[in-house]
This record gives sequence, C-alpha cells and structure tokens, in this order.
Amino acid sequence: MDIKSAVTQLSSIAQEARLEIFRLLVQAGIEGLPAGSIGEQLKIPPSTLSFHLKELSYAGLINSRQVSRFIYYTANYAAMNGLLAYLTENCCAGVNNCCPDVTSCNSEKGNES
Amino acid sequence: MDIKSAVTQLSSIAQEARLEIFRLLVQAGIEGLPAGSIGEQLKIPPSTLSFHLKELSYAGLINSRQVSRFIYYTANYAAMNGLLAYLTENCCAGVNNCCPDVTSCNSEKGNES
DNA sequence: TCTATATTTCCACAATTATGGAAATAATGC
DNA sequence: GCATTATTTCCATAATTGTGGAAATATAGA
Repeated sequence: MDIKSAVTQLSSIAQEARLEIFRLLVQAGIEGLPAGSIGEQLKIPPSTLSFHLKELSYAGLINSRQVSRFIYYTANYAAMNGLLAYLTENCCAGVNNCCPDVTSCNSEKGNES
Repeated sequence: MDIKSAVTQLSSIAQEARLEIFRLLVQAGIEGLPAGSIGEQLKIPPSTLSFHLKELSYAGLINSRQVSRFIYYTANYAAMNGLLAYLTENCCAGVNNCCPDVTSCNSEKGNES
C-alpha cells in the first residue's frame, strides 16, 4: 500500500458518521446490511448516507451487492486489515510498544467467506 | 477511547503531509526531530508545518519539548498503539482475518523510554 | 542591547468536505 | 403500465480544512 491509498482509507473513516457506519457493518458480519437499515439505525438521511457510503466504497473499505431492491453493504475486512498492517509497519516499525493488541482477534468467531 | 477521540486521531493522520510527518517522527525514535528539520526534509514551509504539527499535537499523536531554540517533536507511540487497538477491537471485533500482522513488532529495536 | 535563528501566530484566500431536500433512477409485484 | 419502495444523483449551501506570506514571539550568543 502506498501513502496516498492509506490517506484515502484513513480519510474515509476519519469522520464520525462514516466510522459508525463501518463499525455497524463490521458487527453485521459478512451478510452486511441494506442502506436503508444503516440509515434507520444511525438516523442519517438517505442522500447523506449515500454520500458517506460512496466515500467508504471509493476507499475500498466496504463492498456492496444488490439483492432485489436492496443494496447490501459489507465491511471489507481484508482492506481494513491492510490499512492496519500499513500503519503497524510504517508507523510503528520496530517500536515494540507501538503495536496493537490483537488478542481479541483469532477467536472462533471469524466469519469471512 | 471513544469514537470522537478516534475520529480526531484518524483525521490527524488522514492527510498526506501529516502522515509523512508522523512516519518521519516514528523513524526518528524517541529523540525526535526539531520542527525545522522536519520542514526541510519534507519541503513544507514553516507556517504550514506549524499548522500540521498543531493538528497532530492536538490529537495527541505527537509530543514536543523545547531544547534551546529548537522544539523537538516526537511520535507518541502509546497514543498510536491506543488508536490501533481501538480500530482492532471496535472495527475488527471477533473477525479473525481483520487483524493486523504484528510480526514486525516486538523486535529488539523497541526504544520507547 | 543588537543580531541571528527557530518557530508560531495572524490573516486572507483557496480547496475540500458535509448536509439534506427534491428529483431521478432502479427493481419488484400487481 | 402503474404504483410502491430503495437508493442514488443533483444541487445549493454551509462548514471545515489547507496553504503560505508576513509579522510576531522566543531563545541564545556576542
């Protein structure tokens, strides 16, 4: 990953509404949530929501698929992993107390396809 | 960490000049670098640099100390660790392939005071 | 005190980002 | 085709962020 991609991805979650959307999608798992459901839960009007979803999609942190009239959005775990890896490698390089605690990971709950 | 702090910290590194500054300071280690040296290496004019350093300081990702006429800036490793931990816990929770590879950490090079 | 150097503050301006109503587009069932 | 529902696009406007010259501030040494 280059620095411009990192900045694009960071920018996409450096906004409260979008970080909330992303968190919600992570919690929702691989099935994801339709746009309307996200907007309803987070109280975000349709056009504003669409704007934020586009930002996250452009950055590659979420994906979407159409199911009937609904468009389901899902967190792109691999992209988030890549961003965290970039920050860990490039911004913590060799500094042993500048790395995240990953004990909450690798549980039995992993559910990416 | 709450979501607002996370957004503030993410915003502070979601900008190319600032991410470069932060990376440079991480590489510089605990001694850090004086503002002038950062500006010289990254070709950033003084007032612009000062603006960006203030943003990073406000977010808590860097610290500063005065040494004679120089102000040395240092990366706040603990803060970066906290941010990565937040993202790992809140945005990857329980998803085992959504976690960073930390094998580059915990080397013998750890040098925080 | 005068001068040199380091950094910040002030300020104006430019650029980008965020918001949400209204209209448009798209998909489904009758 | 028409009505219904889901989502996006368009648009105007507001708010925030980024830039850098010039002046101000701060520190140090002669």
